[in-house]
Amino acid sequence: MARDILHIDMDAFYAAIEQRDNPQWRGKPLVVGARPEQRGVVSTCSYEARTYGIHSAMSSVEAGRRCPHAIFVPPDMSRYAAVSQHIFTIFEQFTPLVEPLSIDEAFLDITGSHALFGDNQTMALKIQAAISNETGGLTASIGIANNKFLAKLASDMKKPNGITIVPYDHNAIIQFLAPLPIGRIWGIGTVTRTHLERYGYKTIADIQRSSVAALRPLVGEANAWRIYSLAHGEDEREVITDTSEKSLSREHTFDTDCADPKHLRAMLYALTEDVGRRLRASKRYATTARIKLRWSDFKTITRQISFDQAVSDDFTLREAAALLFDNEQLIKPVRLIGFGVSGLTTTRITQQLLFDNNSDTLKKRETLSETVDALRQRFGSSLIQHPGTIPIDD
DNA sequence: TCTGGGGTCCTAAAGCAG
DNA sequence: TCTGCTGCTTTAGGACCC
Repeated sequence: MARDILHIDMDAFYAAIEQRDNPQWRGKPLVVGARPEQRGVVSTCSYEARTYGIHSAMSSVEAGRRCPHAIFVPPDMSRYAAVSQHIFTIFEQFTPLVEPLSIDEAFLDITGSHALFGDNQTMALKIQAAISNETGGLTASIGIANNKFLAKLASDMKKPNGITIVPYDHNAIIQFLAPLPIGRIWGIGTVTRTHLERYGYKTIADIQRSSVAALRPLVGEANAWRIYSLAHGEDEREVITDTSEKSLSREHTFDTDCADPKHLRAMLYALTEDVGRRLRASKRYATTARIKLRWSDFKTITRQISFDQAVSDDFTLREAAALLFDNEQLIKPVRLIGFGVSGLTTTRITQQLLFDNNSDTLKKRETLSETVDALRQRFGSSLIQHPGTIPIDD
């Protein structure tokens, strides 16, 4: 059945909000991200900054080199999240079928909304107008197609503030896709693109002429099917409204690499507490804990452990983090350390116990952790700390 | 040269059980 | 009892996305 899918992508979202709220920055090259003398990358930049060749994910050092007079501001995620929430309520006025893809983009299935709001083009214009009116002039680019892949591709074609409609006719879709580079296919990043290019695949037309059997040895079974289908404009994925997270994590990159086990452990505990607090705030439990270490040479390792019982208290998470950390030889200075949990559930699944924690102990630990959360919320997070913990902003 | 942070998903290898 | 096979689950790594 033919569907009408919109992909809505806010234009230079963080930078646009900063320019809206700080009129003195309008019309100037603005970079949201790490400062040019810090380790870090560009999160978003204004269109003025893009004329200097600055783009997302570029290291801030490089951005500073390309435009020394650019304004650098750190991201203010809570402010962007509030704007994002507002925009999503606008989307929901047009259809209940909204799938958030990130803080600033979403898929909307508007197949059933035309009687109320008009045809595809009319609806896109109405949504753009509503966003602009209600957010003080922020703009969005919209792609319209009969599936998610094509809609997302289209939203990127006329930026900023554009609307692009992909034809619904199969032959027209094939021709629309044919000249595009293979990297435009969802899931083909630098590694896969370079690999495929070595075998002569440069444009989507090259994949259209190929076969699943030919792609399989290059990219594996699942990828071969997906890439071949997408290259033919076929994408059956539904717009999914329930997108609850499957994992939670927090990581920290040191300004200079750290070889001091005491300091590393203290940072790990701080990260663990942050994850624990978010876990409890969302009223969920985790069955797996994981640490991540990135050495000075950028090589990254992860180590994980599963619990016999889904947990959410700081004590158990800390024990797990410590166990995983102590098992590792610190062979090189550490650039980044992280902690995360997965296997999230809304109920505590009771099975056999790994640590010698019985259910009573666990319950007490949870209650204590929740009490600490409440006190911290009221009096500030620095007031109550586990011994050996340091603030994350070291 | 320089490469953040917070996620998802896939794959290969290892461990385990029948 | 040992070995091989098979299939499932867990773990670790890595590609990718915004």
